[in-house]
Amino acid sequence: MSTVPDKPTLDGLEERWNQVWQDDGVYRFDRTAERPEVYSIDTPPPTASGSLHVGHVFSYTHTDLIARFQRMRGKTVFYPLGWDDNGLPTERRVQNYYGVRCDPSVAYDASWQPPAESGSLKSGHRQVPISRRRFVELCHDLTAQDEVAFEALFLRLGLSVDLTQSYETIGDKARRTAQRAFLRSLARDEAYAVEAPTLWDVDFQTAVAQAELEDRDMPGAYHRLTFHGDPSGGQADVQIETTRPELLPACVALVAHPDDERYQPLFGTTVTTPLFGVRVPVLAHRLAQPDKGSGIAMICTFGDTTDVTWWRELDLPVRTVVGRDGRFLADPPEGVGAPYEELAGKNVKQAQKRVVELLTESGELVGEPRPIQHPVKFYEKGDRPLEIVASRQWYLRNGGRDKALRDALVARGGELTWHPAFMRSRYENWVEGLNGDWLISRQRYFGVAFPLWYRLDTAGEIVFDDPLIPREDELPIDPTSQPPSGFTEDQRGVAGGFVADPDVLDTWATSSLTPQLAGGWEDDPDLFARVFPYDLRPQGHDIIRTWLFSTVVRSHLEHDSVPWTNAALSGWILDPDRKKMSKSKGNVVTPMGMLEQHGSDAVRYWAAGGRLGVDTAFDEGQMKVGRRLAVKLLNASKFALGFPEAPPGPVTEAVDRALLAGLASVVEQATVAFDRYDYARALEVTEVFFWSFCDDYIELVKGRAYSQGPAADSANRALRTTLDVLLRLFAPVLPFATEEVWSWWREGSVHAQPWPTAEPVDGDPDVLRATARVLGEVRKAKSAAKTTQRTPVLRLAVHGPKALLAQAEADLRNAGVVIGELTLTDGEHAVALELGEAPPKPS
RNA sequence: GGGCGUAUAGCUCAGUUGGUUAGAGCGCACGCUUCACACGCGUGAGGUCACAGGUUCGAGUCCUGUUACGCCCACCA
Repeated sequence: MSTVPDKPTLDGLEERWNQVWQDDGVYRFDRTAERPEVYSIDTPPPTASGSLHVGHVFSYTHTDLIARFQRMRGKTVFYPLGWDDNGLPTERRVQNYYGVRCDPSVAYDASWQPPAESGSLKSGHRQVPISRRRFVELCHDLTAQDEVAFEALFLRLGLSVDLTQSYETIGDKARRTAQRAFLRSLARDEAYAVEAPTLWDVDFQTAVAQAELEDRDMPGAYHRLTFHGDPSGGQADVQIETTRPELLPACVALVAHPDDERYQPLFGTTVTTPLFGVRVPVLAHRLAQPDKGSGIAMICTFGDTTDVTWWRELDLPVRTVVGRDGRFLADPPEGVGAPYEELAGKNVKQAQKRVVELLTESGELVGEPRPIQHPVKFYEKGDRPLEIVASRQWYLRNGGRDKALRDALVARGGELTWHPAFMRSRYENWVEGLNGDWLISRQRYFGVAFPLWYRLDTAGEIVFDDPLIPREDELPIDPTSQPPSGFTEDQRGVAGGFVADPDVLDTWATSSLTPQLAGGWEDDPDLFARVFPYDLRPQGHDIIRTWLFSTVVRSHLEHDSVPWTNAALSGWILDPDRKKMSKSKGNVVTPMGMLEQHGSDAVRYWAAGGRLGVDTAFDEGQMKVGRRLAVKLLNASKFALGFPEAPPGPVTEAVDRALLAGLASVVEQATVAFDRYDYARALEVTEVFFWSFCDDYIELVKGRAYSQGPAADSANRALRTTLDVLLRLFAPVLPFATEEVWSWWREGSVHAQPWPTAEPVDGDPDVLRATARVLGEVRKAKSAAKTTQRTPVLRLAVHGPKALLAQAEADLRNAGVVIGELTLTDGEHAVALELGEAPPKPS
């Protein structure tokens, strides 16, 4: 316990109290607690891609508000901090930061060091090829740096995380967990591999999943092309429209709607493609839209996902022209004509340009291309449109091909309590719209490897049907550097030997296991039993389809359970133009700078005003208000504690009891709101009460509090009781200011105190309300007379609730500086007064 | 095209199950060095609750429709 400072300040509170909290382990999880006493949080591991933005501060504060409330409610809070250091963002950041790229053909060189000037590479600078192993090491190095910065920010913000429960998504533990979960799904036939057309990013050169797609509106053009009818049969030419004329050599058929009378005569016949002279069938399919283009489309392998559907359902051959690097293959598909060689090696854009030139020369392009804007599928992190290439990939069943499973997963969503409730429909929307299983393999380097090898037959061909699978106790394994049991390393890649599965798991295939990772699934069953299923998953609503859904999938498959009982979805930060705050703008205001400028409590106050699910404006004004509140709390506390503590005894005065009755009501409302995860409402009712406490109650009782005797003691007790409760009510939002004040007069940490309870008080809040109203009228009169509030009132006549006001007469007289007659009369609220001379200004 | 959400003061937002004259903060205006606080205090001005119907004694609140904005989803030739 220390004393009340003469000049309280917020400066330096963050560092001081963080140190104490860490030293004392205030937020340490008590792992002797049984499940019912635990409140466990499946925290979002931030992507350690180096960029922190105000959105992190916003949503992580929301989680912390809930964590602190639950802790004060008596729960042992399991609040780990995770790091998502897995995946493409890390790879890309390493490439840009160090100016390198991973080239698996390069030999490992442990002594290779990145250029000294790293981090400031000009665009166009050539990236140095380095070995996969060195590349992965750099990924670890850089994420370690980033994690230091994140941790510093989160502590500064006042998150009550338990740093002893940290986890990551790429270390041995994470790899073991992810590989184990995969192998179990494999054993249950939930995971399977298949060769199929797959959405493919040509820059990252990896397959991507449905959940990672986004549409972007892109310029394009309809090209009208002439397909030639069979001259021997006397058929006319057919015109189709396409936005991708470069895929003409990949054309395998034309398709029109079965009811389309214009094309019915052609069904079953063949036509010849322009330029390349390939005979393709004309077929009917219900997905062809008569009102689109000319009503008849060309099917290519593969221009879009509709092509894939047609190709599959109409049982068509494959003519592949676009390679995995996004360039046209060197050799044309069988039967494709000579002009193809002009396309070989070109990228899609270049090929399109050339094909259009050739079509123009041959006269097979009808009219000018018609420019349009149309949606094009992109990988959400990608820069060029996705292509579709056939490849062998691993999938995890997620209901995309199985109605029963899909229904079961929708039902899991119904088991969750969503905050806000309407977010549930986004989940259902997504699950019900799935059109395929979850593609979990990625052709990348930095990630969790598939724990599999394949045999090579005597001819050296890979036998995919019967993968070599490690035992769980061997995990984690790196199949690219470890041989399967029963083999030796020198059998790698030789006939009769083995090869590793070269792929890594989708980053979501690891992130979807955060409950298992943080809770020590299988590694620490005792811990897992105390935290799983979790109480809360906080996250952004933009990743319902990815993180939230995939976590539900894994938990359903592995544990036959929901992973948590509550899902809290934070909104986004909007810049003042009401747009989602852009990265560039977000980086202008750095989170740390923001915390330093306004103070952590102030920033938390702003965040606490943003209700769950509601997009919220970035508003420095609110931070200033928050800072004002924190400062006010320090000063009001200094006042309340400025008198020697009265001996224990009753609160006798009506105004004081009115205050305590109002306080009890506030406690009840705040508790109800917090229990509903409505921290903003809890803050609001507390704040309104606090300002009235300062502006009305303190002003009213000030004179009495300075005096001596039973009435003074009553005020003293009321002040201290109210302060004690207010500090606890504010503690989740303003952890630093409340802890500071708590330390002036109480033992221990305010954050380890029980949440206040609304004990019944024999008092009438209307006494305070009515009195404050009269006091306001007096102030108004003085303000209108443009005189100081110290100006005495010679006579004051009050109409109002006399019985109530009479109980506060002395305080009213004192606070209003009424030196003459004071009369109270029942009736409509009205005040008449006569002002005296303004006192001389103090020198 | 389908789903979800939002629309209240210049700005940011409250408004619980329909109930007097719609609230707060910021900003603005006018004052006040009042002994907790100038990182302060007081007072005030400011609203056709997006629009049009409907239910009701009574609608910001419920119903229907419309508009605008945002987000999610959709087979994108």
